[in-house]
Amino acid sequence: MSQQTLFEFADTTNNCISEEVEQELADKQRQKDLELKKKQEKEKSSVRKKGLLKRILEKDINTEELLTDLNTAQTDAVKHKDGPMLVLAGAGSGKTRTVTRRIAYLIYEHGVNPYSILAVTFTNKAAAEMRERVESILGESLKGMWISTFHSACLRILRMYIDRVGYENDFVIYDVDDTEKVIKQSMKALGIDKEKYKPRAIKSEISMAKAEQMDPAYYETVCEGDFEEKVAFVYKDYQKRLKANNALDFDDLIFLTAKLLDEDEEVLKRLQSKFKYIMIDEYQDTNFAQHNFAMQLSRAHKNLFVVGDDDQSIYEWRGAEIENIIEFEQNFPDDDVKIIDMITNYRSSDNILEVANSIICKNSYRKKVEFLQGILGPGEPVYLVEAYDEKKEAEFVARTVVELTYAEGVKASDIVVFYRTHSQSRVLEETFIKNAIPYKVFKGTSFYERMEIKDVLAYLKFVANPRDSVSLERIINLPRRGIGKKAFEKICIEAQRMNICAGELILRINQLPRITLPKALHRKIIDFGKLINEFSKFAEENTVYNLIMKILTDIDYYEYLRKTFEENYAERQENVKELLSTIADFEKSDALDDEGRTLKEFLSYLTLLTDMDKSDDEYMERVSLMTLHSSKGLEFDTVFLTGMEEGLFPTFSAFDDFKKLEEERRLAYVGVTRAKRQLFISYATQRMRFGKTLNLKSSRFVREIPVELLKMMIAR
DNA sequence: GATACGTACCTTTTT
DNA sequence: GGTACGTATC
Repeated sequence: MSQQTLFEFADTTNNCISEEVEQELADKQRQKDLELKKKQEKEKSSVRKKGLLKRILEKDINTEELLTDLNTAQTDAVKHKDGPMLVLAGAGSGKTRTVTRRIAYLIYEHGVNPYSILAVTFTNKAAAEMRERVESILGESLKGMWISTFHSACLRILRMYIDRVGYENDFVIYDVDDTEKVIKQSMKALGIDKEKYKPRAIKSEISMAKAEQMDPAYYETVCEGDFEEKVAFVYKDYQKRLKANNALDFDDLIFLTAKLLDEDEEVLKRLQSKFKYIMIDEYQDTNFAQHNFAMQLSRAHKNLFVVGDDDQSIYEWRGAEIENIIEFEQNFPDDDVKIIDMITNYRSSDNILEVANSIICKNSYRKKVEFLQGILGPGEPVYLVEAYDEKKEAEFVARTVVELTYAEGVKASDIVVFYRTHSQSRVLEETFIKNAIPYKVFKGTSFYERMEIKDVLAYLKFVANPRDSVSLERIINLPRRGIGKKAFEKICIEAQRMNICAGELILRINQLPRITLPKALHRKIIDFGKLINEFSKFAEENTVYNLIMKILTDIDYYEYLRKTFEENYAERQENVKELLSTIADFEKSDALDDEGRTLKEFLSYLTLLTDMDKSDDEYMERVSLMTLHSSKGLEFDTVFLTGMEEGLFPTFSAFDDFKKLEEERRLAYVGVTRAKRQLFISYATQRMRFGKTLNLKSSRFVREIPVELLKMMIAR
């Protein structure tokens, strides 16, 4: 679209287009700024590095400072240098502080090169926090040090070496949505009835197999029963399809890295000699492949420092193995494994801790014998609230929130409401709206799963990787260009006949001989191919940001949104704009090294990002609503633990399974230990579930708490 | 290819 | 009670 037509649009239609123009004009300036900033940063970091080295050599830094305000257990952990160590860090025991100080201590006191340190966490948020805190202690930007999530660490390793396990280095990552589509394709091709076998169940079984590092061939030999047999077929075909699309799923990132370390001695040696000090956070949540990753990398030097809390293991249902932490020392039969118990809790009042301890002591499979010890004194009583039904419960929460925020001056953002399942948020939300209480629901990965975001990303993905047939299918008729489902099928069949992938057929249709497709379709494909080829060419010389701007304009995406979603198109447009600002941030951030800021890297980065990683300011002055699973690692002044009913929490499905029941109990423990000052535990005697009203009694977890620790209330 | 209705389902989800 | 998906119909 030419400049002129753009301006014409701007004059005659709504202001979104003129904003677009403004953005485009501002963009040139932005790019200049970006280049300037890059230059400055490069200069700065070289100066900084000199400073750091010099200071270390001259012992200009007082390492004793790194030990101030630490208790004995924390000091021991911080000072530890070589050999395996397990730090059992109870809830609120100052784990992050200990880990970050230890990294600083390694560098300053022991002269370890930051380049040799690998620190792994599970969430982007935890990784960012750790990096930030280490950098603030050291006053340096530590670009050479790997502080990242399991997935991004593995991503970086695979980008370098994946060709050694038979893949190509420029792979893309498929998210949950994409992989489910591939599973469905696979089932269809194999003639497996998706009514009888749920694609999601198969996906999760494959996920479990990968967590246990079983490849399709091995899985085939150990699968048992009808369902697993079907999974074995799908697994094999699914991997083939991913490979044909030049794509990996989330689990592959870990699975293939572990496999690489197992099978390629040369790569293993190289990585072992790079990562001389390895730290893993939340070790109770590692699965076999992750555990193996850690063990392999540290096998030569044994400098493996793991932190975790078996009492907070809540992801066994996803393949995490609590044994990894409980039986940690058995991995090192010939070594002295040091174990540190951090049981002093700096977060919660004694009343809250007593409740927490009384819950967790009912579990039998535990590493620790001791319980959390507080330092803050008894504090407020813990309330147990009985409500007639879920509505009354929600009203109680709302009323109390209003009281706390108005009368007691508690900030809304310091209040959280926990529940076992997302479905419970509905009543709470309705009640909060009625009472004009600002709130924010935390839900898995909602933002990047929004349709409009996935549309835009699908264009990018296909441009980056023409073999990505999942993305192709999404965009080929978006906006409508007369290539529907049937037409796409024809294309796929034709491509298969010619032994190429659909993307290649589309992009190279002019050079392909003997193609037999209907004339009209042929024409349309040529047009579409031209469009994509133009994008690819553009991508080579422009930033991702500009590429998206071009795509949005060329396909007239905002117009498409307006036509398709009359009521809420503005919101969807907002989402796209938010994506654009994320990209702008990405381009100037140091999330990746300089060379890695390509389209593919950007896509990987986005795929590995979740809603939870978005900036905090969105949650300012709002009450948080989230599942107990999402709560791990967080803390709040006031906690409402709702829906504590037998059958809901613990869920019915855990009743007959000892291990599951203990995991549920740990979940309750995690919830309680999030509270700093005030804790309200509540249950309803009656609750609507699946359209039926159930009569429920309070959760066994509640009844296990000695009555004298609770102040009973009835919510009317 | 869009719409309208019927029916099956219904944990938790760091990436 | 709500939804998400599949099929019947135009």
